[in-house]
Amino acid sequence: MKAELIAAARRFNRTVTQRVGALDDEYMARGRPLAQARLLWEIGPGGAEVAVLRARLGLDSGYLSRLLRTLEGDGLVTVGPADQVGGDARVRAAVLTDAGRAEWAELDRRSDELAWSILEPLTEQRRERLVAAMAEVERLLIASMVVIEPCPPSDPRARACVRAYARDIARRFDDGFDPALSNPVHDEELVPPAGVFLLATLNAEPVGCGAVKLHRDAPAEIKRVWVADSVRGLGIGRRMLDELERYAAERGWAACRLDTNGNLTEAIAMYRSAGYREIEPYNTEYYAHHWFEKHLAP
Amino acid sequence: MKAELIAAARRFNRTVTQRVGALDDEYMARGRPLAQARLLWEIGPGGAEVAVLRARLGLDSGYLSRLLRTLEGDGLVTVGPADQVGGDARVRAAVLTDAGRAEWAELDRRSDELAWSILEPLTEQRRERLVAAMAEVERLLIASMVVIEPCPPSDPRARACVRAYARDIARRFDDGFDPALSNPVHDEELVPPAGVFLLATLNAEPVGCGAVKLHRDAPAEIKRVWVADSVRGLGIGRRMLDELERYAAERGWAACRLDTNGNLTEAIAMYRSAGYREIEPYNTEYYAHHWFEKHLAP
DNA sequence: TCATATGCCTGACTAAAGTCAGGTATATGA
DNA sequence: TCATATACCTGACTTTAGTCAGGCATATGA
Repeated sequence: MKAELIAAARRFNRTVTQRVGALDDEYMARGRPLAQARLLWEIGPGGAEVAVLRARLGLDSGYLSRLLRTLEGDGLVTVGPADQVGGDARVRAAVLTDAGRAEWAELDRRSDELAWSILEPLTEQRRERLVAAMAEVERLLIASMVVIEPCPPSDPRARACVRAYARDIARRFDDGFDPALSNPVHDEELVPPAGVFLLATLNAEPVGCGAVKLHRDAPAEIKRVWVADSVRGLGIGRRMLDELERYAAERGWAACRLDTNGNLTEAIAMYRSAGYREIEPYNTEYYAHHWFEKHLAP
Repeated sequence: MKAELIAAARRFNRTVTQRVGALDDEYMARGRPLAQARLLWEIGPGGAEVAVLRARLGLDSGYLSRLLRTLEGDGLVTVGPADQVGGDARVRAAVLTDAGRAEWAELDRRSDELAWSILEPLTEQRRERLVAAMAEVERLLIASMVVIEPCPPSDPRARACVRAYARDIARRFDDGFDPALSNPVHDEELVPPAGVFLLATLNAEPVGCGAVKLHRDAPAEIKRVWVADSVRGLGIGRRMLDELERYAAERGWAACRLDTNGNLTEAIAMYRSAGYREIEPYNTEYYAHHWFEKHLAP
């Protein structure tokens, strides 16, 4: 069974990434070296900071610099100080010139053309089936590309997730969310050995989080499970929950508990389907309506 | 609508070919230059003729030769005369040494590993959805990669298709197929301006054919529509039919006719759905049970 | 049997991709 | 304010990829 799944995924990889990928590169290149074309594309009509380009394209700093000089030499790009809010004068940004914008538009047009050349030979029915299957593959691949790892709660990406989490629940709770009324969670409680904060990332971008407090002489407590809208419905929340439970179980805890607000119906459904059973309140959390517990397999 | 389809295909291309493709290459390379790794892989445990490798990998003859020398130098491959039936002493074949076979097995193992690393993070349900969607995408992409082009009927690829066609119908007809009993079709009739032979190819491999005779003062006549098993169910037969009709219509013919055997039920269904109507016999073909005609839009 | 084509090879070359060691200007924390 | 880090840059380099012309041995059709 597993072997069959693997074989199918390999066939897919071979057909799609090799053949379609090669086509893609050829269309993009337009006589120009591929690296230059990709860079031009990535800068885009809105421009981009050099560091961002480096990260997105995974290039060596020197190499990228040289590529930018070449595009500048061809009059397609200008590189200047990035006018960002903070105002770090070391940071520089690349911006397309008029000629560069024209070139970018041409790449965009050709990308459309390539996509259409794939769909065009098919009947309308098959086109729609293909696009639907492509969307499914894409979503599920994205799901599988999400990485869940421990992260200090003080990390800016962790902070961003917790802020997004607070915003989300403020929107969903009947009476908003005032952190002062809620039981506080301190960073130290989410740092080993007291507990852990897990961050879910997609291509290094934070897209979810979750934490567990390992209370002495009490069940572990799950906190702050949150998943970004962009990756909802892909099972990331469930994976996060599993990872948190695993963390607690591996360290000897026999049960996990959590509290939740009655408005978070999908979350409650997820907890139930993950094996959580409703219990009597074990704390006095102002915003909680339900308390759950799950016994962990040893 | 079209724009939406294109946008979806582009998102797919970006996510899949770029990210998964890059992963794929990295896994395959193993410190070795990618071209060498790919070549080693393509030679495979059974060995391969040099010309076949050149065609499959799309490499320059000199470049391939050099790559083979490098692999030979590393003790992974030996290149010698190909022991083929015909015995063309110019043809040479590459064979893996024991070390090469070990390396190949390692690549195979890593390919499995990579495929599994994509599936592993998902729940079993999502894994199966992903694999199903991958298979659908793959099949439909293959369908869209099939190219239909005119080809002289004397071309070896055309001959191979016609032979496969004869084998197929011999298997399906109640009383086999004896070409001597069937109305003959001569090459000259399938060469412009008397008619045309169209060949369907997938990555330069022949996978289907079809022909049309442009009779003077009579409807055009469709002959030898055949599609290889490997690409059946992808609408290639229907596309072939469309192309043949278009060829006739563009040259002024107002109708197409064809005859067919009663056992070829899918073909008959296709003709009907393509707008063909059954007519009285217009010839004395020994193997024909049904005769069809379609009026072409001008 | 001889001109021509084919399959594979080598040598000589170029372009593209990528790496590494500094260097300069700016930011940042003690 | 000073050591250290960061963002980007330049110069010098290597490796990989790919092309082209020509050569040798073998096949093939007239």
